[in-house]
Amino acid sequence: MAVTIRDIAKHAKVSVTTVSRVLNNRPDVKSETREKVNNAIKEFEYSPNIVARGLVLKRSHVIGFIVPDITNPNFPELARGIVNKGRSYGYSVMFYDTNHDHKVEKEAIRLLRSKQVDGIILSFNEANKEELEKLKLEHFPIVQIYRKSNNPVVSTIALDNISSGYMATAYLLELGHTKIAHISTGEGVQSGSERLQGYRKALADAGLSYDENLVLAGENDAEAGKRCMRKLLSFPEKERPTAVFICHDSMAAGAYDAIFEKGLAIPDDISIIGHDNNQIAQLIRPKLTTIDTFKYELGEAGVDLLMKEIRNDKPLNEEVVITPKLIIRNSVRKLAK
Amino acid sequence: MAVTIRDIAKHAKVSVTTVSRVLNNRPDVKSETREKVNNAIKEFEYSPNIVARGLVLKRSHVIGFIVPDITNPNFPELARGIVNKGRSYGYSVMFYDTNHDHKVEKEAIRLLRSKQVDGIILSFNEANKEELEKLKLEHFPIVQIYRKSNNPVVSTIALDNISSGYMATAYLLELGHTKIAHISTGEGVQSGSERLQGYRKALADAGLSYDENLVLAGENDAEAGKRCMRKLLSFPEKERPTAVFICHDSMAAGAYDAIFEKGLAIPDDISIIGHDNNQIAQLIRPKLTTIDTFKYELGEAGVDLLMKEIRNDKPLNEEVVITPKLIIRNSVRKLAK
DNA sequence: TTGTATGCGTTATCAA
DNA sequence: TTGATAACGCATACAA
Repeated sequence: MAVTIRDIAKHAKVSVTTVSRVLNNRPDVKSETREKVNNAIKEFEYSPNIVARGLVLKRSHVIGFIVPDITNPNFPELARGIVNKGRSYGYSVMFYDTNHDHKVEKEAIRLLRSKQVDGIILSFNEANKEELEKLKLEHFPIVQIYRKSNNPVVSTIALDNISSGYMATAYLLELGHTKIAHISTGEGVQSGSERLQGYRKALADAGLSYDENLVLAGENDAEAGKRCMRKLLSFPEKERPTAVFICHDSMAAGAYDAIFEKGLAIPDDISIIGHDNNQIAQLIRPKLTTIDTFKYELGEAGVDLLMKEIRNDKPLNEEVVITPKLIIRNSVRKLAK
Repeated sequence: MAVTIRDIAKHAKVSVTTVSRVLNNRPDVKSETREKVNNAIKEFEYSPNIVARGLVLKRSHVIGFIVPDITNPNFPELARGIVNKGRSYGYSVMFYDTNHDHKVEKEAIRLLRSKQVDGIILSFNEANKEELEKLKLEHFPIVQIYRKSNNPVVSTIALDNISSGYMATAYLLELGHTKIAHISTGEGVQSGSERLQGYRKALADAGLSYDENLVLAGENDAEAGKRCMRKLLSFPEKERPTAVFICHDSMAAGAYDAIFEKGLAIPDDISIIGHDNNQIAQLIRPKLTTIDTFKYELGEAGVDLLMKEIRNDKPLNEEVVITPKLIIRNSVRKLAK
């Protein structure tokens, strides 16, 4: 049987109230009795039941974290950021992987709430908006990750995907490329749609017209990247792009494949820039020039924001936007004039 | 203010006991009153406070999960297996990433216990044995992952690393290779040491002698793989291995690099077999022949075992061993006689 | 079939 | 500076 505050009180010959006082470092306790109590605590290796404490304090010091798929290479670092930052606030994190299933998302929220988490950090692919609205109505602290929005339903930590799309494309333009294709995840995925916007904006700012034939879309995986790249390479050589901005590193890896099977070289024949700076970006050859998205920092910022939400009694609806960064490696070349 | 069992009782004009009864699907309640209660529950969208319930039941329905580094590509899938299987048991999982820090491991255990988790699944690099012994003395349910041992301190889910090392080496032997090198993580890392054992055993069974010059060790990362492979390639051509079994896919990716920079081809000049079947194994070119380690299933099995531990009042000290599987891709060639 | 009273381990209120 | 008591939200022994 676990030792409780009562056992400590008994053996220190004081009341439970007093034990509670020293547990919470209250000043109003004589140093002798404090010592007595601390000795008993040490002797019994007593550690307070935080669950019981939470029951009376109405604060569990647990946050929920929901992702659609932790094997997506962007999430593990995010998770680390959340866990470590959470720990610095004295918070633990309860974790759910929903496998992109809306029903499971809903269930995860219900479960986490009945487990009395103080707030939830979540990343839903397509905003499960009704759920969020409901949570918001109840003033339940929520932070959503990766959902930049002009009219956010809840507080949000987002990457500036328009900037990153712009940045990637501008870099290619800078090096003399003008026929720049884009492999996207399509308009249906918010991040993809935003990166596409950035791409278009960069082209426009350079005075180039937008050619929809140069924009292909597929799932976020290597296979789709390969398929799209094959299509681009099937164009007559004159119409073939000299550079491609690809929405995700994993798709870029697939694109590499299509390029190599055609007997072409990167970046000599075609330049590639990815997005996300995942581990593979450094493992494929040539190393992939890409955009870093500060996943760890995003997780940390998410916790910071959630803590603000928890401390506030009204929803803040803040939006923290993180600026991505270009990582230059070896997959892009300067185009001769 | 959250709605409680008392609110429901009041509005259904019954006692809290009755509400509790319908909440727990007890048979001894008239169907009319059951309906009354259920209506009130629906009306208020009431969901019981599982924390309070746990306080009286002495069961939180939460398990802890501690890993040294979730960005290690083996862990996300493991985590998924644990979360999903846990959910099927009605369990949530509280997650810690310790960044390989023993102090943090210790703190994580303390924190999880004071949060009243019913058991912990953990993966420590070097068994933090004192901690485990202590937990065991208290009969606290623990399952350790990846620590195969003849004399396990606690219940364990392990990969049969000796088999996998054997399997990888035997495959190379089968294809005619006799000068087979091994890039390892060294004796200090248990899994590495075991895979090395398997390697040696396979050589011995084939009547080949062990050449310690062909066994190099480094950290589990691409850089180390590259460094070790460079060393192997610096041997006079006659002494150069025709095949290398590499302890981790990530190291293999680095090894690829060293091979390409020498102007050699895989598998034409040198065959490579990896270990783990991580995502990169399919993204690098040629696709890496490797050993699958059933990470998701390992996670599931870990939960199954932990549930058994939780239901039992005495530690079971069981060991579940999962057999790895060879995944043939394109990085190994058959050697002409 | 239903309700009253008690307790789970803790903190807060109030009085001493 | 200390302690008795109630309360947090729930489940259960026991009584009715």
